[in-house]
Amino acid sequence: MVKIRLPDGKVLEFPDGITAAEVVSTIGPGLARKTVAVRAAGQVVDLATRFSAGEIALQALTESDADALTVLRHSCAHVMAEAICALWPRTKLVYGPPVENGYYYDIDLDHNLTPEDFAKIEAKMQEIVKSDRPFTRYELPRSDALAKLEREGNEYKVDNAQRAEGDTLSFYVTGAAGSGCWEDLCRGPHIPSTGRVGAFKVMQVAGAYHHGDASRKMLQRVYGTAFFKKAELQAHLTQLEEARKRDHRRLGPELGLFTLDPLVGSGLVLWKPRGARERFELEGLMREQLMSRGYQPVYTPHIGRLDLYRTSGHFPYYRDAQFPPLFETDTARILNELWIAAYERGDENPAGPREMQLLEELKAIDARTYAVITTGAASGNASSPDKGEARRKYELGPGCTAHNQALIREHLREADGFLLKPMNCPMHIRIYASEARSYRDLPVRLAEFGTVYRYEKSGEVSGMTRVRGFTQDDAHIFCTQGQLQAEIADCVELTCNVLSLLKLKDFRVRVGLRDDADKYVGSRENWAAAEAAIRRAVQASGMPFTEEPGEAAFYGPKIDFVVRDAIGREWQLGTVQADYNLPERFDLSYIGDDNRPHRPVMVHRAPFGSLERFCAILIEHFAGAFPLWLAPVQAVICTVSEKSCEYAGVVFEAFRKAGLRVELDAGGERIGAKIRSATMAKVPYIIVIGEQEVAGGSINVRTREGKQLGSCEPAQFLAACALEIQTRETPDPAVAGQTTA
RNA sequence: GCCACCGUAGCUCAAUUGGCAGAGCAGCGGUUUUGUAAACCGCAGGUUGCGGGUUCGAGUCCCGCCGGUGGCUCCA
Repeated sequence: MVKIRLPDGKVLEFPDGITAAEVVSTIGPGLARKTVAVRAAGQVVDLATRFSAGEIALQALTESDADALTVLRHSCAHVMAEAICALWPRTKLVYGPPVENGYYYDIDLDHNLTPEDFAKIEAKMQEIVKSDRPFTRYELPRSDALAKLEREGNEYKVDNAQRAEGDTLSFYVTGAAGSGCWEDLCRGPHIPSTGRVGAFKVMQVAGAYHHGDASRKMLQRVYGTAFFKKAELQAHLTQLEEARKRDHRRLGPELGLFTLDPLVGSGLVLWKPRGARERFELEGLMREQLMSRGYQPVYTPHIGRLDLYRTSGHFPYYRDAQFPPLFETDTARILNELWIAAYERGDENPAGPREMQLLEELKAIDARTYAVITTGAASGNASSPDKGEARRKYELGPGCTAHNQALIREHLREADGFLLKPMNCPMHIRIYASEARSYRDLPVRLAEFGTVYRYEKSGEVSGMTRVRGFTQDDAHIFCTQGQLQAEIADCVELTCNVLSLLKLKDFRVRVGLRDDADKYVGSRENWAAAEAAIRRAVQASGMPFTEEPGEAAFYGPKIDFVVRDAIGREWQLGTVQADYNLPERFDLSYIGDDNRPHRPVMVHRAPFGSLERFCAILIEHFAGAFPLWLAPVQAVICTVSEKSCEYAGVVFEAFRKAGLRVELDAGGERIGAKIRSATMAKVPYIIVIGEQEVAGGSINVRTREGKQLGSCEPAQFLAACALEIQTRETPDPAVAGQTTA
């Protein structure tokens, strides 16, 4: 006997070996028709699953269930894989899971699939769906399954099987068992038959490394999506189309906000006047917040000595992601290369050919420095005589990394290279270090809209969300251990404040912690303290968050605010990071109330993150229709005919003097055309001035949403705008979007 | 950086098998003096991303670069 407990609490009894499908039919034929899988004892399983003995909680998953859609998509991945295998029999299948908006299947195939192939694949898939073949599961003992896969000669499936857990492995035949139909190693579950796939589409193909490992073979990842109903697919495609219209890369240039110019360089943003205005207003908002929270503005240069970033650790750690350093002399260039080579060889190894080659180069261009470095002869500069016992020469044996690096840095004091600044923190740290600090001065909060440059990989650069030069709304807080948590909490609050002011609600909070990778610097104790402070601060905020090991910065844990763009990609915006390590690396201190030096702790934080990225997200968030206070152009005055031009000019001047960002359209177009172009430019207020307004000394106001607010006196309008701007009134774009649609 | 795809006027897109580079919008000039999402007429706009090659002939085929897009990898 099997007892089946239904969601409503009812318990039904069945003989052993009853299938889920039979149970569901007992409940009702209508339900049976709509059910594609069941959740039994918390696990989603096939309708063909048999139950025996005990009591099982069972829930039918119908087409409206999110989990059912996932099952469908997984099944559709099989249908697509079969279609591809039928068309290109050389195809080796790798891995085909459902994902958020559909599914993909990784394949290894020498023919590159192109969008033209998609139609062929879809036609074949349609045949498979039409034939309405059942998904039939069978299981083999692990060793038999492995032997079968080895025989079939697909090394990827063998690899999958080896990684799978359990004593038995399951296969799914798209057809009856033993029918010779297409089959795949698969954990399941699946829908009952291919005919249940109501609508599908092959979306795109992209490269993907096997196991995500860049050193392994690049596979083809074919993306598709599937739904139970055609209308749902159509709605999904329409939504994608709408999202593409909101894409900042399309709207930004269209609305004249920014431009990306290959002549200037990939990933380098040119902010045009309208985009710059948006940024200017955001910076204003942030400045107000910072001033009221005790931050002090600072300014630092865009370039700094390489040694600054050797000290911070950014230069060695992120070397590949930085613009190459600039050198005044070849000696400095070669010494820097030697420093890198010493760093890379590590303590275990003796000097390699790279170091020998660099020493030879040094010898050729600067015999004096070469001699000093290789023989340890007096260099004439600061090497202190009391340490003179140790030989001050470049060591070729193992175990000398620190010694060699220190030696080279000493020589680089004469003429070091410069690095385009990849981070603001080292500069802010040197401002902190420029004077003696008392515990009474702490926290010291140094803020700057600091532009940084990072050499992002060519395939990574994208619009304004991933660029090679960007401005952080950066600040660094230097505080005592005891102040740390409150400072982090204030940063979290500040970030939430600005996000909520902008009605940016759709974000998630990620707490990035360290894992066991060796990229992290500093002691375990300090990491534990920093992680505890971060965790407590975010818990205190009451926001939901996820903890993600491996997501920390190399110097400390962090809280990231992550949003999605119009096409569903996630981007980190705001960030708050606790850091015990840079103060140590730069030997920072303050004098405590015990009159002894203490080490401060740092908080790195940027509520917007990058202004480029933040503005990109805002463009998409508002679909280019910015609230009045952010709008590059707040009002356009449109004349009905030449007869009203003079008066319109007077109103225009008055508005401009009042500080409104206003434009005058007194051209020869008709009023309808002027309204259309102002509407498409997403200008919040459109002012119509014709002979009536001239006669009445009034204006007529219309919104970009098409609402006619009627006529009023110019002063009335100005006062209303002033209030709306001053309070930074920000309508929820989700609601605004509905009225414009 | 890797894999794939794409690149025609400022924008959106045409151009049969390799056979005279074209349209709409935007721009400019004129006519119209207009009342809430597109008046009319005209003009101009191009080394088809760049550089090679094949061919009698290349926007179209081949090679190399540059740029963009979608993923992968990375993201202080």
